[in-house]
Amino acid sequence: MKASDHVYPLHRWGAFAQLTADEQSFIAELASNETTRRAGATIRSEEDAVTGIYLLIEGWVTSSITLRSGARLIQKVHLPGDVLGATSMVLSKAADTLTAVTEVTFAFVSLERLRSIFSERPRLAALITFAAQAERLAVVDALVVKGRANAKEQLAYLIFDLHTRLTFLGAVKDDRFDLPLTQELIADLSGLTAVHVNRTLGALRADGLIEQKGRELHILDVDALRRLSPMSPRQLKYEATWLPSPL
Amino acid sequence: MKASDHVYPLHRWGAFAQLTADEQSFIAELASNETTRRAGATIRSEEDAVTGIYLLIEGWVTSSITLRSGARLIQKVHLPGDVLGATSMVLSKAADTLTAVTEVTFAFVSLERLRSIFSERPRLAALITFAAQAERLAVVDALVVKGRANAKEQLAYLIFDLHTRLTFLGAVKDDRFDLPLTQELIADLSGLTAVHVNRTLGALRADGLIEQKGRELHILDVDALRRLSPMSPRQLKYEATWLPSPL
DNA sequence: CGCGCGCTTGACCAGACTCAACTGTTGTGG
DNA sequence: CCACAACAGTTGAGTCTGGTCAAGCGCGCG
Repeated sequence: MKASDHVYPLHRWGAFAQLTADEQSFIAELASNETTRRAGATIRSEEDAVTGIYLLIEGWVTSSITLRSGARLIQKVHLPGDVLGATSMVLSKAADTLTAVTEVTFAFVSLERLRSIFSERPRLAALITFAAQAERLAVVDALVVKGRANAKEQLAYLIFDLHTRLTFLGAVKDDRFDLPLTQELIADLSGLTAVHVNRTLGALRADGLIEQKGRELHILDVDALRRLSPMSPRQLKYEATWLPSPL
Repeated sequence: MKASDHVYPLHRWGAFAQLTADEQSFIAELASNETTRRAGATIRSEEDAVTGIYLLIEGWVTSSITLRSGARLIQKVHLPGDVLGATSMVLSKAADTLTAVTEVTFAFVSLERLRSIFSERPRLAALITFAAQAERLAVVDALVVKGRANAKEQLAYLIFDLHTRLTFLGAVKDDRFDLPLTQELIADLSGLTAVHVNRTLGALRADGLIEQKGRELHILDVDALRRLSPMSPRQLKYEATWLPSPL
């Protein structure tokens, strides 16, 4: 498959406002500087110098953080359309390690380039801030779930979240989607152990909520999963009227 | 004490760049619209319509989220200088409940006012985005600690974090500071139960790491606490050279 | 003075972790 | 094309951290 077969999805930018044709082509141009990496590759490590951010065009990427003890937690799995590495823009050394789960295609945007957006395109700058807040909210929700829900509820939430996000990308058919995460990755993502993830997924299967065939995950009872999940994904506000007007 | 005795601390805005005198007075003007609430008061509830954000001038405020089950988690305790309720700007109904822990003074900033900042003051807009990323990073760190550290390590991290943030405000003397949080609030903040917080704080006391007299917390062995804490607070990058230049 | 809230403690329970062994699948080099 | 290594998933037994329930204590405040 040629790189040009991938298109950077704009749904994360367009969630809050209708993008003008000019804005769309501006962002498309930002994402034109494509790079491809194979599954398992490290895109950027913790402690690496921060020189810019990344736009994920195709594939799944984990953003993980390692504690002094060596324990690791995956802060989030990124899907196409996501902005990667943005939190580290306030640091001189990156906070998180970006690792390709599948083969991935992404574009690099330098900090200088970002600067020009703030000076020249206030509306896009506001959208970037919005996206940052939306991401922050997602982390807060994950924290609340981690702090106050049991393993089964946590995994229900995780599956429900992926289902929602993948639906935006058109990657869900009949409540089935490809799940390229191993149980070990799911463990690092949920803060559980791989063994317990295995048992808990088994319990969800036994309850008739999900079914797995190879890498495909099939949600058999979306409503029951939603009821089990301790919270629902947020409904982002569409078309914030107070945004700066397009140039 | 008159409201005018309080000054909105600028350290959160000035963390990334030297503020010009003009910018300082602009922000001071933003914070001029003061309101005071007594301890225990709710400043804004989850589900309330979002009309703006808040600048915390004096006192401690919790930002909590309630799950469908009724369980509650405090996402963060805000200290003077913090921007409150910013995540909710991407929603039509607030995500979190803001509750005064002590008597508090804060200023309200409408969304319209925020809009004008993006159009007219790109440098401040960039600083707002930076602050949002710094906050996001703090939540990510909390998530990693919650996911991969035990109760003692979590509380060590929490105490260490408060120590660091209060030091910026000049509220720490000889590693002693006023801690207006009850053990129940600490439980909601750490995702533990109040009983277990009680025992774990007791263990930290028994280990000679901390000492408590009434509401005053005294860190006896800062180094040992730092070693116990699974990660250190982030060193934010000072003076990002790529910021838009002042107007 | 007494009420209420926050702190403390004990006994017991359970959800999640650890360690370890085994199975099944994939992919790879001889 | 087979043998085998490497990895992902599964299962069992035992342990332990943290939760639950319940009772008592102490202090500040009205």
